[in-house]
Amino acid sequence: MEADVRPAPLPLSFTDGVFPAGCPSRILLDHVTSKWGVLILIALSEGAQRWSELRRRTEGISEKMLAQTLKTLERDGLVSREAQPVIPPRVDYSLTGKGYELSALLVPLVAWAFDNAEEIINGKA
Amino acid sequence: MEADVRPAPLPLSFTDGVFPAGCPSRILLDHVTSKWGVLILIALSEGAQRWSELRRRTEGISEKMLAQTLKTLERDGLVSREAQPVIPPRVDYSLTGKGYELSALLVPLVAWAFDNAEEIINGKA
DNA sequence: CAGCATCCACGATGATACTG
DNA sequence: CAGTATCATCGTGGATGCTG
Repeated sequence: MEADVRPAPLPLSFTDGVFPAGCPSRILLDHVTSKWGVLILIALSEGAQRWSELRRRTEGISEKMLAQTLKTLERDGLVSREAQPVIPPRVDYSLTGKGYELSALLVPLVAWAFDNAEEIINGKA
Repeated sequence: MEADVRPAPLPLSFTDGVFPAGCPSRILLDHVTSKWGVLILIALSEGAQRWSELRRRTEGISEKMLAQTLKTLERDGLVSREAQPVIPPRVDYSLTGKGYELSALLVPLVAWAFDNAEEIINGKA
């Protein structure tokens, strides 16, 4: 009874191996699709946010993981960090141009997951 | 010198926490964005394939991970498994309707990663 | 060919405490 | 507030060997 529609193959030209193991794409993909990476990128797609704001919104993340994930994304040039030399400290994070491009692709995916999760993970009602 | 363009916020309505921890979306997202999940889904987006074919194309995957990932995706109703009672055994995997929907969103993301990986991960030439 | 069962290692992640 | 340092652990994932 499973739906099994399989329209025309998608246009893809890089899928032959699916990628070479250890190629840059794999690394980038791992950063981006990491457990917390997706969530942070999505959160930031709504605009710049402070550390504490991100921590609160990304429910369940530890400080360590937040710091680590942000650093990775920053090194990848997807997120930009802006620290203000005030006391108490204030640091804002935002998407770079690249990060924004990426989030534009990530958002529909996450939205789909959000819409279908209930049915898929729980009852198939 | 980093590009720092930040156009209008993307339309998103579910991002307030970013999701509740432990909600179905998180689980589904973890399955889909898992290290091998993405790659398998992408590989299958080009059409049904046999176990051995998937194993070969998804370079670097172990049998254990292939089996495990396929099972998860099958339980989630994204991949369908068709075993033929012949000797030697032949099993084909393909995307379900849901799986195809998903892969349609995944492909642009992966393509983007593929196109930008070199620059992002390696030299920023 | 297409798996499953086991054992094992290490890295990812969490909890806690401390600091500029 | 925005982190960093340290430690304990938990699970992911690899290697191997066996089977229908």
